[in-house]
Amino acid sequence: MAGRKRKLLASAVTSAPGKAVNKHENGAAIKPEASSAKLKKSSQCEGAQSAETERSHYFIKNELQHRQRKDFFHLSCIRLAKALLGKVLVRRCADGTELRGRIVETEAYPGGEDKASHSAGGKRTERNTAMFMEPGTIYVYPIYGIYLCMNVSSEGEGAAVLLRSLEPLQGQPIMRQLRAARRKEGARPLKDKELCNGPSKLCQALDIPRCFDRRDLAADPEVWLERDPNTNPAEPHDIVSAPRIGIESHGEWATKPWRFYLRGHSCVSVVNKEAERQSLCGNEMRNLAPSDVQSDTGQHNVKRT
DNA sequence: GTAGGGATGGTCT
DNA sequence: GACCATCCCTACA
Repeated sequence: MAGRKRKLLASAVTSAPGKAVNKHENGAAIKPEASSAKLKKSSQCEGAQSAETERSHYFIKNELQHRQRKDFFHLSCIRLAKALLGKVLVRRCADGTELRGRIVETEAYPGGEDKASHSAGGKRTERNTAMFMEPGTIYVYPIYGIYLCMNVSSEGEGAAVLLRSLEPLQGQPIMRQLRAARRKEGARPLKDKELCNGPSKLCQALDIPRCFDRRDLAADPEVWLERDPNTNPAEPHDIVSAPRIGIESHGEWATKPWRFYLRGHSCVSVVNKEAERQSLCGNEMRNLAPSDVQSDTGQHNVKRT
């Protein structure tokens, strides 16, 4: 910690007066030029909106019939993690602009014995209260000081699903602008697939602030989930289950295959080729004997006779 | 494209 | 004071 504080002091000293950072509304530091860009956001949103008017009308017209209601979230953690794949996360900005992204990667954190869960051992704190609330409750928490992650609570005490990656569907220019606010000036422009391919990236791109914590995803006017009318629900053989990311220090729990993603999708944050090979093998087996593989824990328990 | 290293500050013990 | 469900940049193949 002392070493880190020295770094902080050094960076503060080397920062030119004009380089003072501001605070983004989600608590993240942003550069002044990015801040001014943010101020221009509403007018740019209007431009983007007019360019997408036809599509937005389509979405608005279909919102009521496609929005996922409360009962959708009443699933076990692992089932919800899989069910969320292919669904569309919608963020309505203050000016009415809607940002949309299809969920392509999730992680299940069932709580209880799972030591990698914030709610491990039934531990309940001010931070993780949302994990113990009604299924469908949003859990937003800060990580590494400057980033946010978004989860959705499920059935089960202290259980939640982390949203890891989205495929941008609508509002990419605004997403790119929001993401650019945290990057170096002059950095190469982000490709569409790079806008939301990480848990904190998607929070930045969809402008998900910390204050969304404990909101109801089934009833909130600013953020909700939709069924994608243009695609069929993800088929089981399209889903890869792999160990979760960033929890290597949690022993056996780090090996649980509770990360789920759509096979071959370019927006997935980390591809696990070994898990893909194994799940492909498992699915081939399932075609022969469906009951032999893929338990509710997401593990592909191929019977070896 | 990918691996490695640095940066960041809230949360918990 | 240690840990952390991450990200970005740079260097290199």
